[in-house]
Amino acid sequence: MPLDIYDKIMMLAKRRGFIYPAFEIYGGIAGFYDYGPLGSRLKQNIENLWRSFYLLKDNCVEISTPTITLHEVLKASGHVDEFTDLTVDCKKCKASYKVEGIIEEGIIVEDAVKNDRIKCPTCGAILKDPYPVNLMFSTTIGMGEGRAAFLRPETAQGIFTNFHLLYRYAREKLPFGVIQVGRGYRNEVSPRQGTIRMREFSMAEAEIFFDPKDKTHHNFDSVKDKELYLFDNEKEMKISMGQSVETKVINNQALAYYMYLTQEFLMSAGVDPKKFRFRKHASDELAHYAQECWDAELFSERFGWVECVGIADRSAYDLSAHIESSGTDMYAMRKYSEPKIVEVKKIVPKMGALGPLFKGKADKIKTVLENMELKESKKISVDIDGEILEIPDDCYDIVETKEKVAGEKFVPHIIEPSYGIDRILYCVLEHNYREIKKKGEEYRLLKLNALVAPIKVGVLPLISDERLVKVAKEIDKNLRNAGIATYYDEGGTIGRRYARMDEAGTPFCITIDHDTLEDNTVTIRDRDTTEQERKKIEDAVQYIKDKTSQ
RNA sequence: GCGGAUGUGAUCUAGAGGUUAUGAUUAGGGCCUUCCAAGCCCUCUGCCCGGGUUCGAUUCCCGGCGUCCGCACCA
Repeated sequence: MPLDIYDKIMMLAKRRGFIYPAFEIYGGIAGFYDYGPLGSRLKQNIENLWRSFYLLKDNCVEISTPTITLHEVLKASGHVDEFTDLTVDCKKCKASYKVEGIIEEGIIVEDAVKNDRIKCPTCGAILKDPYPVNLMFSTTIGMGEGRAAFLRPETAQGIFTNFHLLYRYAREKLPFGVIQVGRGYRNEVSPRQGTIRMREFSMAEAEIFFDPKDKTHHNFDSVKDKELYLFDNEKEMKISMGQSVETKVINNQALAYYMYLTQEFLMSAGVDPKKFRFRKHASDELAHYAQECWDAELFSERFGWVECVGIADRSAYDLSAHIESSGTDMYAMRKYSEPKIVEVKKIVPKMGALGPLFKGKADKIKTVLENMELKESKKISVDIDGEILEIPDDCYDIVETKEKVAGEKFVPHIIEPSYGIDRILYCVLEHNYREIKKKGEEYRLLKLNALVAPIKVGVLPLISDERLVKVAKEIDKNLRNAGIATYYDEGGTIGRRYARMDEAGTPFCITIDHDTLEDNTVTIRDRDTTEQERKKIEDAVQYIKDKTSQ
C-alpha cells in the first residue's frame, strides 16, 4: 500500500523531532505520544497563540488546577455515572456491546440484566455477565484506603469548583471568563488514530460565565458582519454572525462570538480555511451536560472531518450540580438598579416557650421555623428527623417587616469553548505539509505559519569560512537574546541547510555571505517563495521580529 | 474488546533455518564549496518482546506489545 499523508507526516515528525511514539524502547503503548524538541515548541506556540486570543482579546483570566481530581467532584459533575458504560460480550460471535445501546426501548438497564433481556444484535443469543467499563483512569490519594480519585477527563471541573472564589475575583460581575490549559485523561477502549485520539492529551478550555437572561457579548457588534462556515448536518453555509443569531441558527450572541474567536484562532494557527467548518451537534449526540454544541471540525485526508474544538452551552448544569452536592453557595447576584423594599412575614421563634416544651429538639425546630415559608394555614408543624411535631401558637410570633432586597440570586450559565490541542497540532501539520519536485527530486516542506513555527529563523554562513562563521554566530546570539528562536547551521552545503529548515517549517533563513563583511548586510530567504532580499543586519532582525511575534 | 494482516538501524527497504545481515536516505567527521538535499573519503546506529521447536531461530510455531484494515467504542 502506498504511504498516505498520515504516514508521511508521522515519518517526518519522527525524523525531525516533532512527535515520537511514547515508551517505544519498551514496545510502546497505544494512545501515548511524546513531543520532541520541535513538536514541544510548536505545541507551546499554539497554546500561547490560543492564550493571546482568550487572555488578551477576550480578557479572560487563567488558572491552573490539579489533574488528579477527587471522586466527589466527578460524581457531582456526572462523569462517574455517564462515563461508565455497562458492557457485555457475546460468547458466540465474540462481539461486545454497550448494554444501553442494544436493549429494547423503554427497558431500564438493571431490569434487562436481571431478566435476561439482553440479546445479541448480531446472532440473537442471550447475553450474560455485563461488566462496567469506565473511561476515566482511577487512583487513590494517600496510603491504605485513601480517598478515591480520577485523573481528570477535562480541565473544566477545576474551574467550576473554584467558581465562588473566581466570582469574587471578578468583583461579582458577569460575564467573565476563566481559562485553563493542561492535560486530560481518558482510558480509550482502542485509541487508533495517532495523536487524534490519545489517552493523555492536552486541552485548552475556557469557561465563560453568563447571566442566563443576557447571553450577549460586548464585542459582538464589532464582528457581526464576519462570516462563519457552518454545517447543520445537511448543508454547508456561509453566514454572517449577525444573521446566524437573528435566525436562531446559533442560539445566542455569546455562542456565536466564541465560534468567531475560534475561527480566527484556527486561521492564525495555520489551518487551511477550505478544510474547516463548524458542525452542529444533533440532539442525540450532545454530551450529558450540554444544551447546544458546535464543533469546529478540521478536515484530514486520513481521518476525514476531525472534531478539534467543541463550543458548548453547558447552561447551569455544572454549577447547579456542585451547589447541590457540596452545599457551597455558587450563586451570582442580579442586582436591581435600586434595592426593592419587600414586605416579609417572618416566624420568630420564642425560645422561652420552645425550650422547655421540646428540650433537645428546640434548636433544630428554631432553624426550621426561621427558614420556613409562611403559609396561610394556621397550624404550623415541622418535620424533625422524620417526626412530625405540631408547634403551639405561643411558641412563636409572626412579625411583618420590610426588607431591602438588593437583587436576585441565580446560577450562572456557562459557555465552554474546549480545544483539543493535539488534534489541532496534527491538522496544522497535515494542512501545511507540501511535496514538490525540485530538479526532479522529491522535496518536502512544512509551510507552518510564522506565528507558530518552532524555529523562526535559520542562521547560516554561506560557507564555513571562519570570518563568516564569526559574524553568523554573533547574529544568531543577538536574535536569541531578542527572544527569537533560531537554528544555527554551518554543516554541509547551503542547499542542504535550506532543505533542513524547510522540513522543520522554519519561515525564514538569514544567510551571511562575503558582502556581509563589506557592508553589514545579510540576505533573508523566504521559505514559501525561496526568494531572497538583502537587508542591513539590524533591519533584518527587526523584520524577523515583526513577522514572527504573536 | 473481537477478527484479519503485519513488525529488519532515526527513515525506507533486501534477505535466508547456519561465518561478520543488504542497499539507499538521514545523521556525524573530513576534503571541496560564493545560494537551494552536488561530488569524493571516512564513521555511527538494527532483526519488537517472551516462550517453544531445533545442534543452531531475526527467519518456523505460540503468546504479548505496536502498527494497519474491518466490526464495536469515542460521554
